[in-house]
Amino acid sequence: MLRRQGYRITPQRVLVLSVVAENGGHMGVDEVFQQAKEAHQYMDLATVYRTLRLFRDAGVVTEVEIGDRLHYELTLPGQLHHHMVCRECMGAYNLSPHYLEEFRETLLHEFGFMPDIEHFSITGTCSTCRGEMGRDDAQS
Amino acid sequence: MLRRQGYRITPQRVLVLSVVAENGGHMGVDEVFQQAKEAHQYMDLATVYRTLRLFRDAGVVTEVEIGDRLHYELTLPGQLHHHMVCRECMGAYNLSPHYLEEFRETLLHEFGFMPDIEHFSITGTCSTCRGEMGRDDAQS
DNA sequence: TATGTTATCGCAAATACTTGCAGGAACTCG
DNA sequence: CGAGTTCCTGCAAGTATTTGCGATAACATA
Repeated sequence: MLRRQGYRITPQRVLVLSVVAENGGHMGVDEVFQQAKEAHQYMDLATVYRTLRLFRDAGVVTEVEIGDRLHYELTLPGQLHHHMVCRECMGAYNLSPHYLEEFRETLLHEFGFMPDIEHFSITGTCSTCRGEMGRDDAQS
Repeated sequence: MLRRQGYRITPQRVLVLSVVAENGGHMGVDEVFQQAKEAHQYMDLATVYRTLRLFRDAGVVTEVEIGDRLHYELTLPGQLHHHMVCRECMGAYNLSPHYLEEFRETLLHEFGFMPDIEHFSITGTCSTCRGEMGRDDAQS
């Protein structure tokens, strides 16, 4: 699949991909790096960054910004989703694309602006943290 | 106004605020730093970062992420707006809060998730760039 | 206005991520 | 299978932003 897009297959790429694939959820870059390093001692952090970005461009993984760190997860076709990231607990909740369709349509028709929904995520406060914290939001 | 929230008024803060206020639109941090430095030679970049973040927390300025850089603009009550940021030209277009109301309501009621709409911005491709570029999106 | 308290500042170091470069590896073609 | 081309990698340096720390300035109180 990568080869078809003109990319070369290297041990580092295979390794990074397998780490992300085996993990299941989304992983921080350093997390990927640590696990990859165990298998291939000369793994470089810059290579991990480059590889993950390449995978993202190739559609193999999805990039999620959690807090201000980049995380990656395997792209599973048929299970596309966006993320709601809680700024209190840094938890990431999946959000079905369905909820964005309408918004996307509006921006496209009203402004000709094509939102990059592939990488969409929205920050806020999750229900758990809203319950625990001094709820300073007081929904009208 | 800042004093009422328990913050101290320092020359640096006055300076940063006046730079942002006089400029009108949103400014990059370094841009603010350069202009502030002209008036107060010992201005430190870290102070500018800290001051702008403090202003953001105090509600005096609004933070906008353009590309991967932070920009700030004066918060004008009654002119609240979000941003659509074009990933091609890095242009930032204003978006009325009206367009987000429905989406916000949905997330709140369906998931109890309170989106942080104060700092909302969405990336994508603006109409100009979509026209110019090889439009690889082919809206269905 | 003098004095104490503590927020704030400037500096330098740290963090997360990116980039330039030169050697080496992957793929291509014969 | 061997040689050439070009992509990738590791290393080190660079960028944007944050943070620890000791010195100083802002504000409150007297």
